[in-house]
Amino acid sequence: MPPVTKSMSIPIEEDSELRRGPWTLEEDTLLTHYVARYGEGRWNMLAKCAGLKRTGKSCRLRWLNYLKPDIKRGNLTPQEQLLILELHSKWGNRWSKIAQHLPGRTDNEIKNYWRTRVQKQARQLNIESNSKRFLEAVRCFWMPRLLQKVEQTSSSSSSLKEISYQSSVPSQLSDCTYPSLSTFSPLPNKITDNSNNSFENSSSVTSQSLYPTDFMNISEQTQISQHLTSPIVYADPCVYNNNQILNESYNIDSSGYGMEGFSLASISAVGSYERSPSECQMVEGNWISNEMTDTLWNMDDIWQFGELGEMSN
DNA sequence: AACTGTGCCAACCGCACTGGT
DNA sequence: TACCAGTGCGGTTGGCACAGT
Repeated sequence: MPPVTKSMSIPIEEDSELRRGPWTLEEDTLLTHYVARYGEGRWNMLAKCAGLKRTGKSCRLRWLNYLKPDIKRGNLTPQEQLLILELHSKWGNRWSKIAQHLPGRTDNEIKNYWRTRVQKQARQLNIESNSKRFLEAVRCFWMPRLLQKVEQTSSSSSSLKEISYQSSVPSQLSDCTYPSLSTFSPLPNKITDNSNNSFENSSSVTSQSLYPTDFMNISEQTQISQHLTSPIVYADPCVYNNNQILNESYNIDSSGYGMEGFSLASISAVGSYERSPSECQMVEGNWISNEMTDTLWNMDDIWQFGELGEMSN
């Protein structure tokens, strides 16, 4: 049974007797009981019959976002984050549609993730989150790192393999080979002993206290900055991790992240993938500043607590 | 210890859509 | 066809938890 609410305050009573605010355990129990007995739908009727002083909409929302048995808790996995980035590039803010491809995740959760994590990065870069520049940043920095995490976790976490993704996008990556990411040295992290923590119970720990923030040294950042600020950016392969060079192969277009061929099936098969360096060119030229690369290299949100624990083992 | 700023997320709101009458 | 209730969806907000000072 999920926790009822973080709030201990008494929900506000409306003049019309309709309750608002956080749900109580009694309300949750009542709603769960009635949905189990009568099924979903007819929410207004259900609210009345159950004696819930809530609107039908409120009942539906509570059920779909919190009480439904198959709701998955905890941080989004790298696979899920990748899929969100991919699908958002295709469909935009179609949260419910995106959520359909992430079993157990709600549109609300995905929407919150996008607003709190992804858009935060855009703000820090002073660019629009839906601009081409930001898309390029995501494509060349964020997603490769996610890919690295995916490979690490796919080889060490069986729970990740249980997820059945249904990306409708035909994979183009099968034509490519990736340099094995497993040869990359693990990123140092500040966590020395959290091996007792699992994915499932990691939600109680904030990312801020656990994500590494300074895993790159000055020379590495300088190297990347020099690379990124050179003319005709990305005529060379993108610098990817520490002193490694990654040959990415996302095709750039104006409609998204160039991830049309990026399905979870291909993600799970990361390990042999290469691309032509010319395919990773910045359309708009020299736009990534040192400040931007620093910010992007601090996209620590992608590091999951549970995986860090594994990495420290 | 107290205060402040920030991140996060559950819940609400308004609008659009759909199906029944 | 028009109206209405129910439902779905995306945007927004309130407030708790936590980190930093």
